[in-house]
Amino acid sequence: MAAGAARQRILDTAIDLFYRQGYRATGINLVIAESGVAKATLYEHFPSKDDLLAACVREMARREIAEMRQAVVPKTTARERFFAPFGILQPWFEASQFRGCPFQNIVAECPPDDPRVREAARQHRENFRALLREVSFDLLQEHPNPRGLDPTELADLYLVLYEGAIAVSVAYRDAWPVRRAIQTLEVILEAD
Amino acid sequence: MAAGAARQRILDTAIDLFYRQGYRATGINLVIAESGVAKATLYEHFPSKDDLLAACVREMARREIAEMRQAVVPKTTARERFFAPFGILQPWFEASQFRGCPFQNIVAECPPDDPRVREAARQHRENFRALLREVSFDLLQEHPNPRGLDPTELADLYLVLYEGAIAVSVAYRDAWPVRRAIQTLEVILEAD
DNA sequence: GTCTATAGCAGGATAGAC
DNA sequence: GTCTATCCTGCTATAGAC
Repeated sequence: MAAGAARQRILDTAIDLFYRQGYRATGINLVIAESGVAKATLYEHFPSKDDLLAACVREMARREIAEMRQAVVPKTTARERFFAPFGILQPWFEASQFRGCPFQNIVAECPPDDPRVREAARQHRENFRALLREVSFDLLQEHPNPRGLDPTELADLYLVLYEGAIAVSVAYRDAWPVRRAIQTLEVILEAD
Repeated sequence: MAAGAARQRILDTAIDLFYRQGYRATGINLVIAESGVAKATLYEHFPSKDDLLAACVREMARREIAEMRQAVVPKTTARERFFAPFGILQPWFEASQFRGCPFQNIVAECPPDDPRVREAARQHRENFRALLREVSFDLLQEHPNPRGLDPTELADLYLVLYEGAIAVSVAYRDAWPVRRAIQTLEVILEAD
């Protein structure tokens, strides 16, 4: 096996299992079995299960912000870029069977809280918020809105609607909250 | 101890511990120690830890919808009733140290999912949605809004904003998302 | 690096004395 | 009903042979 490949396989497997089954419900032995590495190899890369979790959360954050930017950048108009983040929700819901936001789930399960997990989750949400500020700024510059909503306010409202859409979609196992969130943003933005 | 008192003590303790520490992270022995009952007594009332969890979720749903109605009913104007549900968030955040929605947290932790837990959570959310429809209906009757938003749409949007406000407040350990959600509803409702 | 064995511990659940 | 002792299982983590 190539150098570093074992580490990647472990991370991929753990991210998948921790998300689908939960962190505490997933035994380290299952991670070992599914990733096909030896127990000693895993403990060489990650001295403890908590260390593995921390590495997983960081890797998840790295991937998700990359995916988000990839969805936004190619779009041509400011309006398309603005609504692009919603585009990744539908396919993700279907693929994940509505398991919800991985970061929220992980944080919910770690109350004495390894600070590394909380910090990675916080960092990721800040990155997302920054991206929302960018698309909000661009959109408001092109189409100034009569209510005088500034980009920061719009981005924060966006974030609330986005996270709410995820949470309620999980509860109902249906994507109608996403459509409702998008519709709300449209109403807020429409000139009056 | 009075009949049924032991059961209540166990439920109170378990609800508290499961919420603060998580379900899997909380040992049954801790529930026993904290509630001050004997192990046999607990297993008499709740044959397994999963049974105890199911009972907890049902009890939590019962209490929360009661609290919600209690916040809504005394208000005099339709507008006050409409915004009343947000009133319980701030004190709750402070008391719970932003641990988030109990139902979401529990569901996130139970992936093979005891159907009882999912069902109780679903039921509770339906009850909340029904309450939101009531206050939305009343408000729109008093102040018809020019966009022709119907009560069901308004209630669904409300739900998305409400859950989003909780989720983001947890992430930031601050209640600004609640204010943002309220402000959004005000904008949506304002005549134009 | 892999495989196997095992230490060490905690949790869920049961049984028996009172 | 309470209290204590205990079984069993599964987990994290380590050690040793190869």
